[in-house]
Formats: sequence, C-alpha cells, structure tokens
Amino acid sequence: MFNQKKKFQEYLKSKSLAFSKERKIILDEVFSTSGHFEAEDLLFSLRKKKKRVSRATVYRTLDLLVKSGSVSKINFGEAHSHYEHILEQEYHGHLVCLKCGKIIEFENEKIGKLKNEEAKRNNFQIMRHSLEFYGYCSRCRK
Amino acid sequence: MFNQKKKFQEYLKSKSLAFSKERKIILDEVFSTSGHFEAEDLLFSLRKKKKRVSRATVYRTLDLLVKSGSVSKINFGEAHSHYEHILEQEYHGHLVCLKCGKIIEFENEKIGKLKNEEAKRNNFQIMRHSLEFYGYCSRCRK
DNA sequence: TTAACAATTGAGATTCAGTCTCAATCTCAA
DNA sequence: TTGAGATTGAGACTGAATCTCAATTGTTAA
Ligand SMILES: [Zn+2]
Ligand SMILES: [Zn+2]
Ligand SMILES: [Zn+2]
Ligand SMILES: [Zn+2]
Repeated sequence: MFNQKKKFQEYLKSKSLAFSKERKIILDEVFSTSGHFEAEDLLFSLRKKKKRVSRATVYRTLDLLVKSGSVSKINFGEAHSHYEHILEQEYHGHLVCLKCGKIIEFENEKIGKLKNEEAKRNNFQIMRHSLEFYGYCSRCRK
Repeated sequence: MFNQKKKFQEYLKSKSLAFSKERKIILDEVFSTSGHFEAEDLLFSLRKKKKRVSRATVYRTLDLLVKSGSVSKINFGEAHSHYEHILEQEYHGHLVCLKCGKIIEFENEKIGKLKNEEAKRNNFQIMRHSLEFYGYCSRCRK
C-alpha cells in the first residue's frame, strides 16, 4: 500500500508529471478505502469531506493510477468500471454473486501457471489478467 | 453451433416466448459470424443486408441469447461489450493485445481445476467465468 | 526577474452504449 | 372473435466517461 503510493509518485516523476494537490487528495482517498470502489463513489466521498476535486480530474487521475500500475480497473459485467488498489497478491481473481452482488476475492497460484503456459504457447507478453467467476454465493443459492 | 441455435429456441419455448421473425434474423446473423462481434456491428450488418431490425430488438435479443446460454457477453476493458456464440470449448479464455487489439482464444483445462477449487473453498456455485490476459502479441512486442 | 511554455484544473458540453417508453401490431388460446 | 400478453420500432432518455477550453499553476531559459 505504502509501496503503491510511492510507485505512483515515481511514475509521475518518470513522465515529468506533477504530484499536484488534487492528485495527492485522490491518491490518499484511494488508499484509504479497502477493497473495490467505483469512480463516482470516490468522487462523492471527497465531496462529503469537502475536498473538492472535479469529476474530470478524478477520472484522469484514476487513469494515471492504472497506468502507473498501482491501481487496477475491473469490470464485473456492469455498465461502469470498478477499481481497486493493487495488493501484494499477484494471482488474484473474483467470485461475483449474480444475486446479491457480493464479491469474494481469491488468490490462486494456478493463475500464474496458466499465464505462463498461454504466454509461451501463443508467444504473448502478458502484462496483467482479469479473472472472474460468476455464480451464487452460499447465502443466495437455494 | 447447430445445438446452440436449438438451445435458444428451446429456451424461448420454456419461457413461452415467441421465436419471432426478428429473433430468427438475429439468431442467424449471430451464428453466421465467426468469433467475436459487437452489438452495433451486428446491427450494421443487418442494415447492409436490408434486414431491418431495430436497435432495441437487437439488444433485447442479445440479452435473451445470453440468458439462454448460447451466446456470451464479454468485456475487453472497453466501454462497450463484445459477444460471441458459445463453442464447445468449456474452459476458454482470451489473450488481448493492448497495442493492435488482436484477440487470441485459448482453451485450457486448468481453468476447470481452478473453478472447482475456488467453488469448493468459498462455497460458491459457479455458473460461468471470464478470463482475459492483457499484453502484447508477437508482432507488437518490440 | 521576466517571458515563454507546458502541465493542470474545473465547469459544463458532448459522446456513446445501452435502456426505456409507449403506441401499434402480432399471437394464440378460449 | 375477443382479449391478454408478447413483440416491435422510433425516438427519448440515462449514466458513465470523455472532451473542450479558458483560467491557473508550475517550470525553464534568458
Ligand atoms: Zn449472494
Ligand atoms: Zn479484488
Ligand atoms: Zn498486437
Ligand atoms: Zn472467445
């Protein structure tokens, strides 16, 4: 988490981009939330705290965070995206409940094996992955 | 493919829904394309062939196709969705090139093992999955 | 210091995919 | 034949995300 914040700052430096007041506010907010969040949620949390940053800046900064590798953008089959700050876990996926929307995270090193196999087989340089299982959680299956 | 068309018709019957002229046009078009397509592409192909079906009906029918299990909806990190008719391949994923947009399909039974492991571990009933690896294809990596 | 230039921002307009509304039409069983 | 429910198309609408552009801030060179 601490490393990830640093990573973003290094990224900005490497691209000669400023670590502006607004970018700091967003960075801190992102890493103060746990788990997944949506861009609009982030925007409203900031508003509630009277830390006014425009919607455009929120989206722009989230893009930078994604590019820097400290945040990932995920799609759970909805119209909008979700984000999460990247944890140490490298081989991380999600179980998404189709009924209640609950999201369970898992980590499984088989993802790494799969990745290596397919990278080699297809001569592909894999930078990141996205793995979601959709179904019903224990409470929602009848 | 043939089975999948039938599957859709059975689904409609099971829900007392009509296999209307429009639904047939869309079904045929979906299964005449190979690989992935976008809803707007489908709409446009139909227009070119003078088979006029409204945008609303295209989207509505794609939803039905997804529900029937004969088509799947995929997100490759873009704003719009992609669709593909479901093949026999059960454990199927995608390699997406971040530069040229090329999509390579793969099938790997490790996905099945992973699925079973996580289903058991989290007491989850998994209905479907989505697995994408993002990176650079052989032509795009320098 | 100052001038020039580039980066950054916010407000609001715009885009775009997808959904909704609703009146007209179709289907089919009673 | 009637009527309830299913289906459709046109176009209005929505919501997420992006774009525009003028104002502001930061950086560099003279
Ligand atoms: Zn649930
Ligand atoms: Zn996660
Ligand atoms: Zn490529
Ligand atoms: Zn595929």
